[in-house]
Amino acid sequence: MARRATVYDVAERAGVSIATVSYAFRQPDRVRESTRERILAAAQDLGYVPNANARGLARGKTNALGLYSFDLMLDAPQGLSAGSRAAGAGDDVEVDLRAFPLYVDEIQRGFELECWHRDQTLLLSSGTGPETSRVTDLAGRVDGLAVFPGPLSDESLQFLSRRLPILVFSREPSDVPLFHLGVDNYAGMRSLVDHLVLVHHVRDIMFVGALDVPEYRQRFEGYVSGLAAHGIPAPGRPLDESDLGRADNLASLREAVADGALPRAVMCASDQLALAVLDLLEDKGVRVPQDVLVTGFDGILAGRLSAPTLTTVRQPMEAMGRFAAQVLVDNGGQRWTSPQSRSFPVRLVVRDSCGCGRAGTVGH
Amino acid sequence: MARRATVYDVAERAGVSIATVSYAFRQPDRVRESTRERILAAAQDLGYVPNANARGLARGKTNALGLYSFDLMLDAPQGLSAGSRAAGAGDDVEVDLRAFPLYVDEIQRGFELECWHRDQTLLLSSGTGPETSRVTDLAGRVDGLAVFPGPLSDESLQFLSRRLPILVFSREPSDVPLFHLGVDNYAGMRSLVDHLVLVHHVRDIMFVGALDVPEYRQRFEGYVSGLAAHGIPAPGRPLDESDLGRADNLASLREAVADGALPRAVMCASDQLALAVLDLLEDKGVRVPQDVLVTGFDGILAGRLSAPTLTTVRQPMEAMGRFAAQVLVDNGGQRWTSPQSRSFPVRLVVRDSCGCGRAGTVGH
DNA sequence: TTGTAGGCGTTATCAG
DNA sequence: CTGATAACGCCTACAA
Repeated sequence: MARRATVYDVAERAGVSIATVSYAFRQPDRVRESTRERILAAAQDLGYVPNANARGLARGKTNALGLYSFDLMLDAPQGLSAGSRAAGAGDDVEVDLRAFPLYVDEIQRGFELECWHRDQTLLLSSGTGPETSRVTDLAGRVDGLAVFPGPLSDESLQFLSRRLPILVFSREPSDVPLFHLGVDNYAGMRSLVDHLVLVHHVRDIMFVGALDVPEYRQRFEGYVSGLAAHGIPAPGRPLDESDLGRADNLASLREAVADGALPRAVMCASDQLALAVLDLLEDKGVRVPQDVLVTGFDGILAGRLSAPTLTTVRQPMEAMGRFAAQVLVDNGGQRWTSPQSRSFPVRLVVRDSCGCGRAGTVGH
Repeated sequence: MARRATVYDVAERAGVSIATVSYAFRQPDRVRESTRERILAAAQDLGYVPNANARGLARGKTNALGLYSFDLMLDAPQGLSAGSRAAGAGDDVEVDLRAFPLYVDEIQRGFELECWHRDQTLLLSSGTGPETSRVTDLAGRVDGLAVFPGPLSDESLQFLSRRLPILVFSREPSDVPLFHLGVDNYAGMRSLVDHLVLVHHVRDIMFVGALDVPEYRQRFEGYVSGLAAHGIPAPGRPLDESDLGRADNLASLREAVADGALPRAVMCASDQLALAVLDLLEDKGVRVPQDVLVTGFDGILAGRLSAPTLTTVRQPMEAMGRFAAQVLVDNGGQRWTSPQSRSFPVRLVVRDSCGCGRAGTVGH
């Protein structure tokens, strides 16, 4: 079977040089019309498709952006991967809310949209741990890279940032020349606390979430200072430091339930965590919001559909995804020389899990 | 700011030739340990990240697969794109079921999973119409390409198939050397018809869907032959030939409603169409399933959450996505010389919209 | 074990 | 308007 057609083949068939073939495609009006037509015809006959990688090599830019994320489901056993996310499980299985677009997905959607508008090819890749081979591969193919930090070490990102512009979602500013794109976790959490305290007159509030995730730590700090602002002594540590995907999932919380040591309200570091908490409480026969109030953070879709619906703080995820792609494109492959950052505002979304019944949105 | 580090830089710093640098990365044990360490150290110091595109050029394969799909929302106005898919709209807006993973998304998920397992980078791109520039660009970057045919012309696909292996989802076999991956639309539709006729004793059944979509046409044919098998005269044409995203959306159906000319049952060419039909009927005050039965096709998640839940035929979407990536990888960049095809089985999923109440799954 | 050199498919510079 | 020709960054026989 014939080799793939290249500029050489087209040039030969059209009786011109390879340079002219290239021009015919990239700068059409620099070529005489008759010549151009001859070339295009030859290309058509030969089934010529330009090799975009060679092009990238020659031009020094690929016109592509990468998005690297984490996906705990990747190496999960069949059933989990299929059932949890894509609803592949049997129809008799209860619908798992986590099958809906998650935080990452909503940002990704925005990223995709912007790539489309800016005519960038999108390369997707993901990993499950701190291993670095996949993200490095990605970095070697694109002009700019957006990353959900997760388990990736700072060193890894720093290393890659020497090669191309890198934007990280949701990470606290550092001295590494990355673009840090996040939200005001602190203010978001405080608005939630204010709501619980002022509207629901609750003062016995605990936090659930791991502190080794920078975002979560900021939220914890917002929680602490929020309580303080109301003269409430703040617990020095979360009630439970679980994070999704960990083995000891919500063990401490489970214990608190067993001991009848639940606070009046539980503020979770993320919506996904909050949904897990709702599941757990329901499972234990604890009623939300009657027995305990629960809040989340992020504003993912699933929180609108849970029972009860989830009071939370919403991040403008699609806008953030778009912004990320924009920044990367605008930077045209040039890495940053100093750390950049941008914070998006969040807004309080009051639903049922805090005891508000069918209330509307409260601006903030 | 310094240029990106290349093999040359690393070689110089380590005092070796570029070949040795390459070996150190690709065939480590072909290089003496001390040399290798020196090279790796130099690479580390310089922030060297291999250029995967150059690599692909040199090796003749990129280790990447492409997935091209359609996305009507891409060029939709802001609000639509955000609201309909990513739930970016205000919280007071009713949740749009179409915000959940669609047919395409569920297949994509499978494709992603398999890419991950086979260590392939995934390139994503999409378009809104028959324009060919984006898919061509994609084709110029990868070793294999999976495509949702949609508005792409046969000629376009045929052309691209001269360069690399191409797999199309859901398209009827042709004489073009593509891999056709689909499901047994015919049998699926017949099982639905059988259910309506034998279980619900309905004989006045109409079809809704465009016939210029090959998949839909096959489903229509299954519908016709299904009726015939029960001695029911089959209408020569659908009640409505709308397809999603068209201007005249469901105009004929709307008319039928106005004229009181609705049949006892409406079989839709796809779940998404069926959901639109449910919306329309509800809007007009027509009750489902009391006044009219409705069925879909595909088995997307949203059909489990609609009111009423949707009776349909489910395709093994994730499995199909995985299979697609497998086939493409296994073919190692070699295009097919003759048309290939593979059909996946479907299964009847009985829910409420056909009048079955809270029934379980009926195997088939 | 390591170096030399040619090639992968395009683009871009510089003549003509 | 068109043609040589040198990059682009890496891989890989083939030699040494």
